[in-house]
Amino acid sequence: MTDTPCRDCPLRPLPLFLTHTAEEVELVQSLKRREVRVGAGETLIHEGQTDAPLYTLLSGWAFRFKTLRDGRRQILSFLLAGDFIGVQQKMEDVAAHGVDTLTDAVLCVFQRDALWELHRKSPSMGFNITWLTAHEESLVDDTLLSVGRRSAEERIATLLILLFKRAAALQGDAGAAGVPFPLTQQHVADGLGLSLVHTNKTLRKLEKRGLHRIAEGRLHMRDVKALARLADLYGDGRPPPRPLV
Amino acid sequence: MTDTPCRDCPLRPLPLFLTHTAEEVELVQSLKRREVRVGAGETLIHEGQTDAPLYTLLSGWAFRFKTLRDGRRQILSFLLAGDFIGVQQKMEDVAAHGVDTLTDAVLCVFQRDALWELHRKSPSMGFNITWLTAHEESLVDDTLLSVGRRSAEERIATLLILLFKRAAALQGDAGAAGVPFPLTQQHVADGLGLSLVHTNKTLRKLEKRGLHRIAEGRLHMRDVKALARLADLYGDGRPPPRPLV
DNA sequence: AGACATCTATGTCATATGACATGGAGCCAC
DNA sequence: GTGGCTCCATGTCATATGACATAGATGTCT
Repeated sequence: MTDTPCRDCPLRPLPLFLTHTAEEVELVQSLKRREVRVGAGETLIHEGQTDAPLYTLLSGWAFRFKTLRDGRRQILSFLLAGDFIGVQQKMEDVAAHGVDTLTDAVLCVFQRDALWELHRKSPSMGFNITWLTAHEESLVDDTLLSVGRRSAEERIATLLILLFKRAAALQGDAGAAGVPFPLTQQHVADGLGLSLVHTNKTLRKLEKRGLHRIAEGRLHMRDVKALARLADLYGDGRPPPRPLV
Repeated sequence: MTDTPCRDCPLRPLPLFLTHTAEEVELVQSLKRREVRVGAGETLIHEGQTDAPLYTLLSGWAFRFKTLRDGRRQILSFLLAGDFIGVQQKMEDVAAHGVDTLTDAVLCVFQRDALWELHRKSPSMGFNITWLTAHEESLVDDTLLSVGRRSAEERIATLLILLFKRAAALQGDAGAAGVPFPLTQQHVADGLGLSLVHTNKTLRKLEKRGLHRIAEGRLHMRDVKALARLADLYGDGRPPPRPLV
């Protein structure tokens, strides 16, 4: 099977993504080396790896994480289709965090100097990279607020809402029929700074109260109002239109 | 008193900062509107403010934060001289977090479209913006690991080491005579997701064990080895040379 | 069909951390 | 120099969350 050209990338038509000029798309195309498919639960970038490549996640889910020597793990953010992977690694050149897949995934691999070439050849694409990096940081900011200051119930409500909105935006609908939810409870725990057991109990409590339902790898919202009240989120939580590189 | 020209910026000679070409410095100069001085404990950017300006912190300390409606506050990161402020705000245009000063501070104010102009007129400066944004995110990643997975003692050890290294790098020495430490215990608590009281008790415990000392607004390291063991940090924690815009 | 993983679920008990109360030191305003 | 701040300190008690143990459900490999 041959790689799909950027111009025909299935993500571009989604309302979630801004449209780019033909020149911009061609530039991205010229820096793309190949596509790779990886299975679920694989490590894409090892913590401490040097000179990791630059990716765009074409389909599937992944997450960034850090671990302490004794094995405690913190998930920093979840990655969905359209997310750009590896900017941080390019900066300090020892990778400060790892990246694992949650599902089977397809990724575009870029050549090593793509980050610089994007800036050099197209200021607008350079700006887009900055945009994506800043946006990614704001996701981490949100999580830090959760982990630092929200109760377990509130953290879980927040995570469910935010992931739900991101996944729904990629489907291009409101998620009435639910969205994929490939996280295990261990991932939820590691993303929210909770123990596995407490995560389980809290999830069950919310589910019993009829706020949501997770079954067969899908997440359904049952009472968004109640979840949003717990989460105390600003705005509608819907992800803003974003560039796609 | 008149503003200092960028070329004579007192920060540039420090080994912490990379040197830039004369053209790059001139470009920054051309986008700079003025300098402002603000007192300690002032709000620079309000949470939810629209169209906040872009700053570089010339001297003094500040911090970025988010709050929940009931007043719980999480400090996202601390800002020191040379830090660039406001990239995130420029992206989603409602500011997702506030910025307060910890000390009297001096800031360069840039014109509203400076972010774009930097990218447009100089790919290398555009790249530098991306670098700074990615670096800032990696600081938040570190904090998230702390807050999510480290004990109170470990969190405090980590914070002390990292702030110490940053402050020492700005002095251009190893901090043998200590570094300024303008945080109150409330700031430490809000930065680490702890309560004020528990922060106090943990700080006292570490200080009594002879690991550090905070007095008269200065932080002294007494036993870096022991602190580093608690923190379980990778690398030497010394901040990498960075661009200055 | 059994052995073995992984994930979810739930009960009991332990503890790190939070909540509340109080006091003292320093500083500033009149 | 008295009142009123803010910040630091410390004791007592409460509780959200963690640790440990166990079991069922499901999938996979042989």
